[in-house]
Amino acid sequence: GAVYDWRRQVTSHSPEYQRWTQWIFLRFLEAGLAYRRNAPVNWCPGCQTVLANEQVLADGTCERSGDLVQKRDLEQWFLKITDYADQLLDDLDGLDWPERVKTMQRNWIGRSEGAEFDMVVTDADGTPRSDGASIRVFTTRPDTSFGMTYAVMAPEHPLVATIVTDDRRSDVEAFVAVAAKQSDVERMAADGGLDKSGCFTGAYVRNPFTGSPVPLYLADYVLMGYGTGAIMAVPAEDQRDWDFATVHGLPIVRTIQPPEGWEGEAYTGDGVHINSGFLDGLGKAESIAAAIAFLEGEGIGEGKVNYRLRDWLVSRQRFWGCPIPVVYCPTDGIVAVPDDQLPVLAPDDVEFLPTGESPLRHHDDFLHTTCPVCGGPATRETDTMDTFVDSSWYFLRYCEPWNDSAPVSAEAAESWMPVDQYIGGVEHAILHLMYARFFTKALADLGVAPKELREPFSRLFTQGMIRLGGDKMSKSKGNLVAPEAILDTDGADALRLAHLFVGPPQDDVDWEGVGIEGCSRFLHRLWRLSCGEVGEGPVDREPTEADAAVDAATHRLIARVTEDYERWSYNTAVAAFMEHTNELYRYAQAPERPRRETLAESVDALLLLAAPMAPHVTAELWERRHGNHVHEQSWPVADPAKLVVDTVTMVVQVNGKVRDRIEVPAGVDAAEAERIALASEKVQAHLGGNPPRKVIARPPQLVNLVAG
RNA sequence: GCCCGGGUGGCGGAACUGGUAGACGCAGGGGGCUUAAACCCCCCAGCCCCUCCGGGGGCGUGUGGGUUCGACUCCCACCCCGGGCACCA
Repeated sequence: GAVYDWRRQVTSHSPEYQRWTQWIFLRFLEAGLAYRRNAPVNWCPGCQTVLANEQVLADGTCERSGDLVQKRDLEQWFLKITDYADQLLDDLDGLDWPERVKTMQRNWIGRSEGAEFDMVVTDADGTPRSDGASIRVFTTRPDTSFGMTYAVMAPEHPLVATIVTDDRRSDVEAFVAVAAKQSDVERMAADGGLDKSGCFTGAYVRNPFTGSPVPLYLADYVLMGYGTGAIMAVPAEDQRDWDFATVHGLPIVRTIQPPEGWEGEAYTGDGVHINSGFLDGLGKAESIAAAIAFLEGEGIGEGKVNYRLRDWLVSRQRFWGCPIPVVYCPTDGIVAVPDDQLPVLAPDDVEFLPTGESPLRHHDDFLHTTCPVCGGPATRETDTMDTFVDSSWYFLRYCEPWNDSAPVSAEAAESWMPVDQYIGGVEHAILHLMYARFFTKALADLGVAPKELREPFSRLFTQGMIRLGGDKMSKSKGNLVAPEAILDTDGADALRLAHLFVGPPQDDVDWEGVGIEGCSRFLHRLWRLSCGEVGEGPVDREPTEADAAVDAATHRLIARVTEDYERWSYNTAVAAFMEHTNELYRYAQAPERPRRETLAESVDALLLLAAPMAPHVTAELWERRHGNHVHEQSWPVADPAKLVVDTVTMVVQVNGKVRDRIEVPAGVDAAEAERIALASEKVQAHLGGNPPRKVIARPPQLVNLVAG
């Protein structure tokens, strides 16, 4: 019952689509947004391929296979998403997206402002090394530099071998070897605790603020992948440094006066600087600015912004996926496949055995080619692209899938984009939704998409997942319930209604909670009602009070369901259908029989309102009743006059407890409401015959009497 | 540890702005229809207690406090569940 415009069907593995995915890759390559580099990458032993950071879960496992991800040094292709870190962060503010998703993206991008500067490597008495070695550090707190009592490098830091002193070399090498063997997960298992392992290098660095040397350590709490892979350590104002200093017996010097009564260890808050030379007396913000100005003045550093976000590793050692359209030539190096030779298609006679290398590497006809530049023998790139590349621009292709001279024309993209309402699961919060935003911005800047198109999806709704036995139901997990059997027994409409009725669409639900029976019964009742199979049949007459009541209920239904649709509250809309159907059943079966016109109008309203949710049944019933198509009718509109009620059930409370319910005219005033409330015997019994001390009247719904 | 969600009957959930807690449905109980069963139709139903069988009373939205005439809803503290981030300098 879903409706699609099949002219706009897009198939991401088709030659047509791959042509444009590769074309975009080449534009990225030209613009420096795609590059190849050797780097430690995530390797999934189960999938036998590398993964992007975004595809590794918090526990270090693969989001697809669940295997523990390993680190490998490999030459791979990356997309330079970090060029867009600031835009990706700032433009979140203008999006009508769930805060949760925006927060996740902000955390993932992880922007932090600070400073980077060089420190000269020295010996213990502060004499610089003859090779002039220095190390660069990043800090968000340059204002605390006077409190630096030591410095730390990551064990993988490239300068470790050159700065280590001879007497420390064997210890350092042993420490580095242990760190190298540990996976990231093992390395983090210490969980920020006190057992901070480290190793002195024998070298010192000169603190440019004090001019004094401080010892240089290796420690695995400093990561090569963030900042410069080296830090200045200020134990007094950083808890990790505090822990390390405590374990290794290093001095701690406070440079910010903690507040009165401070009993904690490292103090990271704001305060007056002490022991800090030219920063003494200043607060945090002004000290940071002054410290950066000092570094710039000395010519040894500057203000710097760092991100947690890494470039997107897009190479995959898989057969499926779009081939990366480059050729390696012994003379010309990395050469782009010319546009007019796209798409580069994978052959289909390939051995799929997972060897850890792309299957395409073992296909000689594919592998061996000629260089587009010199015409000499060359080999093709055999890795393919992450399938998330395909999904990063498909929405642009929807705008104009028949375009054969570009992925999309600016005109078509201008006309359709951005997507007004996007719907997907939260599991894409920092995968697809981040990649698609990056692609949109990059393609706009490259002139492929309109320049003004900064964001692909204006509004986002994150629907919940269907779980089965605790796990999310998904294609890759294979724990699916096939709908065919339900289509045979209950029908597509009952299945659709059951999904809508089970709860709010943003919530996860367990499949066990999806009850088809109630929805199936409801549709059968709607059927019998619409076909006149309930009661003795209608009669013609002037409207009675009972008829008018049903008429009013019909209009209340229209108003209520219309509002429910607008606020995405489909479960309550279905409940309203059921409630109204139950009421019409009683009406149709009453001894005085229903009024023909009243019943017909009410059933019609029900069919029109339910049509989007139960398209097949309502279409059939509507055609039987009217001979035309329910989906071509206009939406019913509630008559405001019929929404006005004459009487209301007024609740009377004594001391906040409900003691009586009385029918009162809707327009009753406070004085009259109070009089009616006090006239109630039940209320009088609870007041014990005494007058109330206080009366709160909220006519017409409620009167609360406070006993004396 | 930090940041988001969430916790309501046996179950899924409703209560939209502080004003009748538990709509609607499932499962359950009673009655009708039927030779019988299923289907279908009607009714009951938060928990506990009392009842002269008309009804009456108390308790109740994770826990403990608070604000208010009145709290599922607002505030404070805590517990539990789910998710995200996490030695990011």
